[in-house]
Amino acid sequence: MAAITAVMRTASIYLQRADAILKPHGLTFARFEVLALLGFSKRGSLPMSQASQLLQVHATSLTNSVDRLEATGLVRRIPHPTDGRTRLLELTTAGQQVLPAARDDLNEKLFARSNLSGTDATEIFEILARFRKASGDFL
Amino acid sequence: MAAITAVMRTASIYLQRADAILKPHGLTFARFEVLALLGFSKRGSLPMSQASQLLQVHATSLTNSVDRLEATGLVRRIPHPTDGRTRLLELTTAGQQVLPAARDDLNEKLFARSNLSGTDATEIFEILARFRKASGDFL
DNA sequence: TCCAAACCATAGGAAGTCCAAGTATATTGT
DNA sequence: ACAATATACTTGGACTTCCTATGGTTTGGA
Repeated sequence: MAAITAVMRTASIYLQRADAILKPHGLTFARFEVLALLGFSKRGSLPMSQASQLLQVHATSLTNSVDRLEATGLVRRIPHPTDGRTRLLELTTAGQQVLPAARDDLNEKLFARSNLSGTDATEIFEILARFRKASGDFL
Repeated sequence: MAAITAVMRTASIYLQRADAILKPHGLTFARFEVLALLGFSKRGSLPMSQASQLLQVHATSLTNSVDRLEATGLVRRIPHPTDGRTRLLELTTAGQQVLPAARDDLNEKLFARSNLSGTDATEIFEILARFRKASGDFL
């Protein structure tokens, strides 16, 4: 019980910090995650459905984030060549510029100063990985 | 980095489960926390300001939760006897009935089946307690 | 004393999450 | 071939969180 509370508090602290760091880049953590995912994908484009699965977020939440990313010109929705239902997400050139800057900033200010020792971090990761696996949250 | 992501995912899984469990009781996790806090306080009433500090949540978020709790008749706002600025929160009799039922249900369905072994839970709690202390999140 | 600074709570607005429904497109079975 | 089913995404609504700003109350210093 105390452990669950601690996890929730910690998550909210990290989220607030991440949002504060990303604000000057015109991003929130949720939108950063979308950008980062697109940056990872080798083809450079992903269907909404796949992106929402990988981010472990509801399709509607992703629609929301993408609406805002599209409004600020960082990503683009393009039609799928063969399936009329799906849209592909793609970074714009603006998005390609913003992403590395935001990522570096986040790495430097959040991850490097996370107040977690290396062993603590691996410890936590392993325990929570077990938990998530047992909960069906595929990694 | 992976550790931070794991913490966030885990928190969101727990939050969803807690909300699902509390739904039949007409509660969300945020509102349950308010009720639980009032149940703990020995005098049975707390100023908004103090409650928001203890819950580590913004005053405006608490106002929101309390609005809904008051609308469903589980808590009451009463004036402070000597300080005209502050309002005291108090459980209604309905609130006093709902709280133990919700708490038992949550204990049984969430905490007991948390997919965390006892040692894992204490391990996590201790690591995160160190982190929160270092981050100024007083326990 | 009394005016300014501090404090308490609330209102309004932006963002995120989810769920339940709806629309459009594919796929499948008869 | 055509109706039934399934999939992909969006819309609308409920809820939480935060921030900024505002209206009342204390309280403390000139």
